[in-house]
Amino acid sequence: MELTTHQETDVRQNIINAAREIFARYGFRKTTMDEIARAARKGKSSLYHYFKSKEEVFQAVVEQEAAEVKAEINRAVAAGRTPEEKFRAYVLTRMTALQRVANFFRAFKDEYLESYSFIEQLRESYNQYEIATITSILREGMAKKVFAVKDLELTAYTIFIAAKGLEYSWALESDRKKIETNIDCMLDILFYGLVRK
Amino acid sequence: MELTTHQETDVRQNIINAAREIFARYGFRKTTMDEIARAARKGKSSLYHYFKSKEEVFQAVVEQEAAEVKAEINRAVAAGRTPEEKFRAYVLTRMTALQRVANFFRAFKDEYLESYSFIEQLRESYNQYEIATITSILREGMAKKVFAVKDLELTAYTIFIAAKGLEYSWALESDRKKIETNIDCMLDILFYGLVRK
DNA sequence: GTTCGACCAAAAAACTAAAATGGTCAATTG
DNA sequence: CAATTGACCATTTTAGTTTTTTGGTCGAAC
Repeated sequence: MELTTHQETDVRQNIINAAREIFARYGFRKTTMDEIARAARKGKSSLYHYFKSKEEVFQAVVEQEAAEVKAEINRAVAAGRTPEEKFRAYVLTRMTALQRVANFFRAFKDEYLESYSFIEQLRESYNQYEIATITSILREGMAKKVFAVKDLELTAYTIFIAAKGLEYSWALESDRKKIETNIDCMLDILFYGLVRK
Repeated sequence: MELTTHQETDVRQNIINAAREIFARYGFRKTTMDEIARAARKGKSSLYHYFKSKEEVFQAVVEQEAAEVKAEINRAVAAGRTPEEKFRAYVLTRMTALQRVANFFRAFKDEYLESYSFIEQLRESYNQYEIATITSILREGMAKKVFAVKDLELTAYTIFIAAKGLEYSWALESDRKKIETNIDCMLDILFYGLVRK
């Protein structure tokens, strides 16, 4: 009854696994379909039975990776009891997970500028997930009368933008202790503001 | 008694003006000393009487531009009456000034990755100025019992990092009204926090 | 003190030929 | 029919070479 056999998903997954390693090491451009095929112990032509193109292989790799990061973040956020805890879990998990992934795919630093349109789309889709996550935390905080937010969408968007800025700056910093201190400082401002009560 | 004559500073300034236009249009790498010289109605060799190297010409251009931006920001901040007003003035002026400069030097988007070490130094020096400005506003807010901040340095640094993130995201957005709305939303969070009082 | 033409080593651009690569397809296998 | 692959091709990338341009120097001239 299923459209894809066990065999087929198996081989597909095998190709994705092989591709992930090679993409991670060499980036998108320098990775060849032949290399992936060899690593997956298949002929190059066989790859085209499972994927339309090189882009599609890459897309599958990234989507799988993104799904794992999302799951990790969702788990951490769900474990938080209060909205404040959820927020802290979100920021911290997001930061470390993204750093881990970025480190794994470090080859992509070199071709950061050669932004392919399909990568841009993947990024945009991930951004939407992030904003949705923040919005959801904020909404719960509102419902529990912990947060007071005027414009939910705008606030979520603003926090998202700021978080992206932090990501860039902390990508270099490897001292985990320092990062946590910074995050706590930021969360303190975020929760309670600068103005004296 | 002066080391440099009026004549000399005149020619120097003339070269800087010519160089600014060309650097702005073509970026650092694609600008040649010969072009600059022609624009300044001088022989190429003459430039080396006033500047040691191409880098030094560029440095002079950037330093002058940075001085103007700093002056503009300082003026706007000084005009603010309360610490809140000063902060708003700082963020808004900084954002628009930097956007204007970035737009003028749009050719540099292409060679953004080819980060020359001397550009990195200029950037670092400007960052120090920014952190100092934020720190000064925060300190005044503390003195006036308007702001309550635990760690001045860390808070200033965190705000600075977040501001950089915003800069990147808003560089594309040209709708001034939208930017102001965003800034006000961010300042609202910054001042009063998310947590209900 | 200024200006600049002649000059040079080094870097960049232009050009070319050879190799590699993404993708197709018909044939083969099980 | 699902899966696999070797032969093949148009296009791109790479490597190697030559030519041009460029940043910078120097000494002469004003």
